[in-house]
Amino acid sequence: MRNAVTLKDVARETGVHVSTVSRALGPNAHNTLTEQVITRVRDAAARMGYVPNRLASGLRTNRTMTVGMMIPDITNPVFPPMVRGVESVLEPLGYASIIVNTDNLVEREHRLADILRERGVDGIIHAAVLRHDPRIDAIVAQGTPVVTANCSLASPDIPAVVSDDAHGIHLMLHYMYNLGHRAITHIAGPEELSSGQIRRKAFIDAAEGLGLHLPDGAIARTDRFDEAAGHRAAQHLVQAGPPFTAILCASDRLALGAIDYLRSRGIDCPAQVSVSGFNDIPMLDLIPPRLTTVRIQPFEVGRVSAQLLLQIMTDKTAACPRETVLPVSLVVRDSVTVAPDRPVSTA
Amino acid sequence: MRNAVTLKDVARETGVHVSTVSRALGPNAHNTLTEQVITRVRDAAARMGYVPNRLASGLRTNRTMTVGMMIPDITNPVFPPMVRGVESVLEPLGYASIIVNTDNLVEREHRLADILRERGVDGIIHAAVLRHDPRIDAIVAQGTPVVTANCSLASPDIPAVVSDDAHGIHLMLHYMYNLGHRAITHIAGPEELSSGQIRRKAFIDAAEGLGLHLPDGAIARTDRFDEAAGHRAAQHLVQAGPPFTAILCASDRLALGAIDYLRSRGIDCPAQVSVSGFNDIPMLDLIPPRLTTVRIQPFEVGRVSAQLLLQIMTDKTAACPRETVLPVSLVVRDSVTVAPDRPVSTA
DNA sequence: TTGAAAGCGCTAACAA
DNA sequence: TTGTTAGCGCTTTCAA
Repeated sequence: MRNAVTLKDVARETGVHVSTVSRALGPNAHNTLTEQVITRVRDAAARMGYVPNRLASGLRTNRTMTVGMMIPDITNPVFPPMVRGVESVLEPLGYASIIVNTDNLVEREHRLADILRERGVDGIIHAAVLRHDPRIDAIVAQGTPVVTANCSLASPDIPAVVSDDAHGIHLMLHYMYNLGHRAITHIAGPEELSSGQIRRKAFIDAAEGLGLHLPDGAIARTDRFDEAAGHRAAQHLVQAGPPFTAILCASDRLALGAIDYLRSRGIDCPAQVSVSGFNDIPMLDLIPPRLTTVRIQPFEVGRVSAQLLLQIMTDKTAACPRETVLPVSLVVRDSVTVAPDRPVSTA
Repeated sequence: MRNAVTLKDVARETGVHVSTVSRALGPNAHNTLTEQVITRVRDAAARMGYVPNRLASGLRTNRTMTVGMMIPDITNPVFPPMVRGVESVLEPLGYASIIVNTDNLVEREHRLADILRERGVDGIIHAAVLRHDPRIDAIVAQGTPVVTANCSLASPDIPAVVSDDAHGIHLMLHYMYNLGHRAITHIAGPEELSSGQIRRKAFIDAAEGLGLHLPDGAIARTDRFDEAAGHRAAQHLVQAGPPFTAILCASDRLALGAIDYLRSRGIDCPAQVSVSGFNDIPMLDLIPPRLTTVRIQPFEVGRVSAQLLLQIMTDKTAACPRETVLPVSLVVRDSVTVAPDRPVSTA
């Protein structure tokens, strides 16, 4: 922005007033200006390489044409497609996105929320919410539209776009059940993330619906959605849990970690224990045993979130669905198969 | 930014002038203000939830504390770590990053460059350059610092942070040679990307250095760095190329695609043909045959680029290395093995 | 040590 | 249909 061309420069060049230039360059120039002036100004602007200064216009109008996106970690393969989904609707309209990674750390989240506030973002797509988050409530109260993507807040009034986690778990558990599994365990994600909590509850509900008994220790909780946590949880299940023939995992990476642990113990998946994932991250079909999982649509989650946000940003009074649920589907591959005769147990 | 607290509000609350508040909140308040005033103002600001308006300060100072990052596609697993590397140095200093995906499309790149310019970013980290790009030269000429990451421009004067591609290719070719391979082919990346071009040239140089003859058709070019392109290129090599015992690929995804084609033709990797990758993207060690590849350090590339950019942004006169080359290393896994007796050939 | 005042580039009443 | 004017929130020179 050193020696940028400003409205004033274009005005001087064309011999009209700055405000006339401003109008001529605006979208509804034709309501108020001569065709002749419009073309003259626009030509000059183009020729001179004029680029509007959004800082200045934003300061004046309170619209920065910039949105914030808070995600846990762009390194997690679920999020890049979401980012592109958001971009697919916002970018053609001239919006830019500031992306921040919270690492699911509250302090970081607060700092980053301020970074976004300082820049006066027109709205925030929040894919990293902890279930309870007063800071976000404050931002909303302050007037900035927020949509949560891939997760939802405990507090209502904030639109959420989520995948049908409960249905995904339901599908998977029934699939396992129909293959003869009766002793099914669960590796759950972090409880402070809505996906972790919802998937765990859905597992319990679906098990109940099938009349399946869940003994103590059938559910192993984790503090992260990654391979290491899956590894530890599987170890815990094998060493301290009930006998089982299948593990339904709350995410693909948990499943990968679990399978890795089982292999290290000489337990074969799927011959001895079936293991399922959730999300269907890329390349999964290349890794043996090819993971049977639940496919979510991260790009769609991003796209729909952005559309919703756009709607609220454009017309704050617009009614907006509290929760938009996107469908999921069962992806049958190799890691879940018919139940073996004897479960794996501690003994 | 609806009802945000401003300097004026804090001034009214504390009974001092706005400029005093501005000074009290600034970094070198102690040079000029009473300790008493400083604490009184800072307390009030904190209590009232004051957040500085960067639009206003940026308009005034020409510093937005925001940088732009142009990458081809965040969905490509090489880039998320790079983004985090950049973030690791810039975010603690209060910078935000606007990330845009060019998809290697010139028109998109121009549009997105404007999106960044409009927002007055203090600098740009460009990881998506085509070799020749007048638009970028224009941005640099205009006074915005630019650093290219993971790629370099044909035009000089713009600092580049790159991996030691040539050495990586060299390492891999020698490794293959030492395993007895003499008929080695290459699947090259897009020529308009520096990594594609450099790796291809390095292959030719290294082959020459070993006294290896490269017959016509030993190098298959692609237009993208993805599996589909690798698949097609391998097909071309098998159907129209010279006999060979190994394929050195310019990227992991090209290699994955190539192996997939070979498998479809009943050609086993590595028993019949050795195949190598480049980059060492995540999860590669889980996919059989585990790819022997060259590891680059995307996080480091991002980190160093950001440090360089910071340096130029802070002091434009600072001398800055034209090219920073980061080391690579050979990752030996299973996809490259001793050369078989007879090469794969068209017949 | 603090206050006053100007101005960054833009938009939007209001006037003409 | 075009020009004038004020002001968004902040920094910074100048004056006191």
